[in-house]
Amino acid sequence: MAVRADGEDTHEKLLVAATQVFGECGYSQATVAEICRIAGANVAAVNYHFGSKEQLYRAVWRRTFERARSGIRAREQDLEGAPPEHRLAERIRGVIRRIAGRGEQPLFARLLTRELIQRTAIFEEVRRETVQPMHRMMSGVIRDILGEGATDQQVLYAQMSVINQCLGVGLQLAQCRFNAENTGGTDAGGALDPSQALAQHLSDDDGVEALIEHIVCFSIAGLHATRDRIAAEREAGGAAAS
Amino acid sequence: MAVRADGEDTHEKLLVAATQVFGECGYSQATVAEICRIAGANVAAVNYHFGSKEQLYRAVWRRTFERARSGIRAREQDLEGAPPEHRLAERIRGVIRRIAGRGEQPLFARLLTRELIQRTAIFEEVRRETVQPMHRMMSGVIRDILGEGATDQQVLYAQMSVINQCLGVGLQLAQCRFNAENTGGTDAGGALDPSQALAQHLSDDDGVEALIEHIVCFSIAGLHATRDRIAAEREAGGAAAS
DNA sequence: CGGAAAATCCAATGCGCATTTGAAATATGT
DNA sequence: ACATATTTCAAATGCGCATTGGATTTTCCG
Repeated sequence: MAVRADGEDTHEKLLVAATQVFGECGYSQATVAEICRIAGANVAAVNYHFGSKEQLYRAVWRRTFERARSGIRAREQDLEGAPPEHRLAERIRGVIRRIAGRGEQPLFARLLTRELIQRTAIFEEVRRETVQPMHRMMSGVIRDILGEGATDQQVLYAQMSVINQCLGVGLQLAQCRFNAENTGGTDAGGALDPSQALAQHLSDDDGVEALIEHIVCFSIAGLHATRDRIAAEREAGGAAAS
Repeated sequence: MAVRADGEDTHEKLLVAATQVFGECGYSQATVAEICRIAGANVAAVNYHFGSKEQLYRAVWRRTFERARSGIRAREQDLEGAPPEHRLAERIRGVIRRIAGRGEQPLFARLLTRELIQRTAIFEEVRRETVQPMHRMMSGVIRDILGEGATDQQVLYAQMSVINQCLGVGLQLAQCRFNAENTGGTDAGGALDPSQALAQHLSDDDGVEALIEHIVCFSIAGLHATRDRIAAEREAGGAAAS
């Protein structure tokens, strides 16, 4: 008896607020007080609902990632038999649109990049069930483009080239939006700041779409060049061996 | 009278230790106590020599950056009249070798990337005198490759594609080395971890050189494709306008 | 209604860490 | 050797923040 429904409300509100604050400040700099303030809850709420700040972080990871992945899976099935270049392009578009979108979604990229810089012990536990499946999906597409002859090393390097472009963009985008919110428009002396210029270009959807097409074009050309280089090396190596 | 020389020693030792710790942990998570421990100095040393943790951070930035830039300038002059692809390739090689090197140098990349994720107020002050000149140098080369017709936006996007690859690699490299030091070799369950695989490939200089050549090839192909796309668009746009 | 479980709240508690203080030690010029 | 400026040191101060305890309110069900 007495299963109250209002607890679920603040449970959810805390998760939303925590996703925002963890994404903006990182795990260690995020404060429980700030999260609770945004969620409109008492400071003790986090420990009541999740046990600790650490377990709240775990919950945020699982929730945010689950949302990101379900969107990807849906797109994935539409492109079953398409050429790998198409599938990669579609995936890049999806990733960046999600990163560039408003709301909670872009925070996933920040969360992830923070962990790439400095992993928390917590992340190690959730990595296997969250990031790894995405990583393997991407590896498959890259390998299809590079061809059967590519070594694991070559696939990995190529994958990094693509992913780092996407994550880097996500970072800079989040950064310049954060600046835009916290500085009242006319930011003196920032005219030459690349991130200021970037903010201008990415403030509207056209800029984002232009960026997406740039990255798609750049990446596919890079992958094709890599594929050709591998083939050339292989041929030279085979000729030398025979 | 009484200008003691031993103060300079610990001053320098503190800077070295601080570069390491700030690079590994970030500004806010780095502790003064840890820096002093590594420097073999008393906890009060930081405040005595630099006034505060914040000012120590400033000093670290200036020192680290100055070292990085002097190396770049030297290379730059050797390539005065070379084609921009050569100059870019040389610069990428320099950046990644520096990032992949041992010692203090790779920490610059981590310091920088941390600031890209979340700028400290301190960084805004040193940005102008440190990062901006490097950024403009790179812009020039990219513009030379893309051709006169490229807009500022297109140059900026292309530059991000190249830089993000380099910085991303630096992060992952630093990360997996950090892991290698803190885990005693046999890391159970890490066989499928991409960063573990990466660590293996990058543990020797051959792996690093292979990575460098990959990024050079990938980037230049990407830039050429971008250049061609710009030309095609321009032609289509010009034809439609005339 | 009434009572019990669930959830919220406020006021501690305790810890980690930057910074300060004032005393002790050490180098340097005369 | 001495006096003085400089540097080191150990202990203390103070602050921010996660976590807890216990009182209080709110919701739900018989």
